[in-house]
Amino acid sequence: MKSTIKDVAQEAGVSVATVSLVVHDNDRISSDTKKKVHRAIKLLNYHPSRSARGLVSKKTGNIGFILTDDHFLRTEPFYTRIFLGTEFQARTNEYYILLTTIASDYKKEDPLPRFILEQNVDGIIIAGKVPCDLVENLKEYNLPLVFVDFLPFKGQYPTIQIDNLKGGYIATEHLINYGHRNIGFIAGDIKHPSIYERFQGYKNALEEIGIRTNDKFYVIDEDYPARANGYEAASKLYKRNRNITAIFAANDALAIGAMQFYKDNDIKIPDDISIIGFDDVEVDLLIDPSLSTIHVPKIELGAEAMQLMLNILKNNSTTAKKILVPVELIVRKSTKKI
Amino acid sequence: MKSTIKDVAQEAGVSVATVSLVVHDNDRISSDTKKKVHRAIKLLNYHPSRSARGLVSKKTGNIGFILTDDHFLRTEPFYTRIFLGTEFQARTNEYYILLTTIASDYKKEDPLPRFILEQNVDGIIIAGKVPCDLVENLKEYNLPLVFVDFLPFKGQYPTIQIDNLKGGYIATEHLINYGHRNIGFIAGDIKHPSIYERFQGYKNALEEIGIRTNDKFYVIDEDYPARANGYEAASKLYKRNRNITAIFAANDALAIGAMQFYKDNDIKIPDDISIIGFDDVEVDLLIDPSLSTIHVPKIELGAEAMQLMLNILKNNSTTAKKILVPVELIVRKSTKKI
DNA sequence: ATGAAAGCGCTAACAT
DNA sequence: ATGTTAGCGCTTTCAT
Repeated sequence: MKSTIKDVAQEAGVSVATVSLVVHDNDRISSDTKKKVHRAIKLLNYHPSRSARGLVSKKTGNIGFILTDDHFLRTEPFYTRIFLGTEFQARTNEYYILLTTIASDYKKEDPLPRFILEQNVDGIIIAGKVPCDLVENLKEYNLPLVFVDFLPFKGQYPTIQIDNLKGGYIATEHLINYGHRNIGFIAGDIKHPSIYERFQGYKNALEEIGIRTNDKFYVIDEDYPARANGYEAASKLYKRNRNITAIFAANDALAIGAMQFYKDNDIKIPDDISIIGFDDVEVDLLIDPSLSTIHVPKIELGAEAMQLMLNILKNNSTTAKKILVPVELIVRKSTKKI
Repeated sequence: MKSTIKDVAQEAGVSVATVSLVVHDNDRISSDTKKKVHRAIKLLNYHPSRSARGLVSKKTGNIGFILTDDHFLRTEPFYTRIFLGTEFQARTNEYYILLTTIASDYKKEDPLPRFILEQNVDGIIIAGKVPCDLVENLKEYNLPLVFVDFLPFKGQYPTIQIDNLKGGYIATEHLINYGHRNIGFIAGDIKHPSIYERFQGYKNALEEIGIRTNDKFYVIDEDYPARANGYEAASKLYKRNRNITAIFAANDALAIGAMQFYKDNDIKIPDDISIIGFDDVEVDLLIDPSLSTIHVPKIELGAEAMQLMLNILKNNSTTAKKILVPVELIVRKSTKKI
């Protein structure tokens, strides 16, 4: 059933070397033999074996995709969408993605993903925040690395970033334009560079109109950006400061959690408080009121990462490049003019 | 940097064959040499190359995962969750998943996924409804096939199925228990075996209490189970029959679309009409009112499929097996006693 | 323009 | 109990 390069060579009456050259469209081969060989290939339904090819060429045609456990499991399909974008872009370029997760508390002495050890990938895309130890361990294998929505050690690696600073800015600006002056901010994991940038964007927008914020306006000590933490953060903020008329949540999950807190406490959205999120996850449109947010093109983020990887693989260029993916304000019903 | 089996052999002072046997934990090797070899392996950080291994053993350590374009792209993360389950189960068993999509209108003459042609997978998991032509083409490669949430040509292939019949039954039973007698049904793609089974479950439950339904109670000619179609179906049903007090939607996306129609037409849920869905997707809890539904364990579905594949790969048994995954009634706020 | 042949890293049959 | 050796299917010099 399965035919090999030998079968093709025989069928076409040439050597295996010639077949190989034809398959790679080498131009030292006369168009006549090319035709012959192509006929044989078609006739025998020949396709080069990945393993054999990989063994000699050291190219596997696979790209590894790494994210942490908790990102993999979080309910909002954020990183999953990024993965899908990567996968899509890979497929149209004849690559496959090997997905794996690592522990969020990965340590220096932990083993690397198997696909690296077994030399089963040509490059690695890392999505979201990962422990530095992982990056350290990865270094020795000098495989091309591309980061998405995270950048360890500023500037050393090619990366696809969300324009978080601008996102934070326009979210806050939107609230300001709606007449709000006492604007709160809630976040999980403020040490995450992306979150920190959103925070900066928030501060910048406020400072521009001469408002200096302080601790009374933020809750940024939640450890993880999930709904329960949003609920908790809104609760803390409410106890801390009753003057707030609008909230910017560092992501939609937090925003949704916060909304739940307000509902439970009979605080009306958007009449009593406006709220805007970040990410634009699927559910925003379905909740009531629908959530104003900053749209992040997740599929594109993943696709861009893969494209960057392809470029690196092709040009063998390792010059770190940073691509900023633009965000967009989406106004829905959770924010209101006062 | 990268060490080969040769390096290990040299380091341990044995032959490569011995190293290979040790790696495969063959018991013809004395525990003494095993120790020596293991030391060398550790020292050199040796890991067998996938490509080399695959070339000779014909085992790639990869499983292909196929679904159609439209399933891949649909907004509700249903098949995505199944994929994640498969992926998880694969990983804990030292396999990787290669994901790919095929056109929903795949034809006999279309090429098969590249991972099959290039002999880069040991088996294939197929999720959701796929064209028969694909299955036909796949046959010739006699790779182990496992289906999830779909079974072509009844009984010929191992498959993981949702207990749709029971799901349809208990959904309808729930409405009956709540006092409803005029119960409508909406579906997309009634030719899909799973959907058809849900429909049967619905009919069974009604017949058991002596209610015979007819065309006036269903809209099953929508071509695809998406929200827009749910909206449309609800609209059609409303025009057709004003006596209906409860709706069973063949999946949540349709239910959500239907809810939107009722909202737009000022029909209150659950006061004027009760509605129950099927699947239990993420958003059900967040919409207002929260959607009663039949819970489908999606991650488990995928994990079970992979487990079945592993069993087949291990035992080389190809006896078709059908595993029914149980479903569960989830009562939320969209259904009400009358 | 094409072919011969070495070798990629591993497994497994066969020797010893 | 361990070693020798022949491939697996391909790419890639190096010859011709």
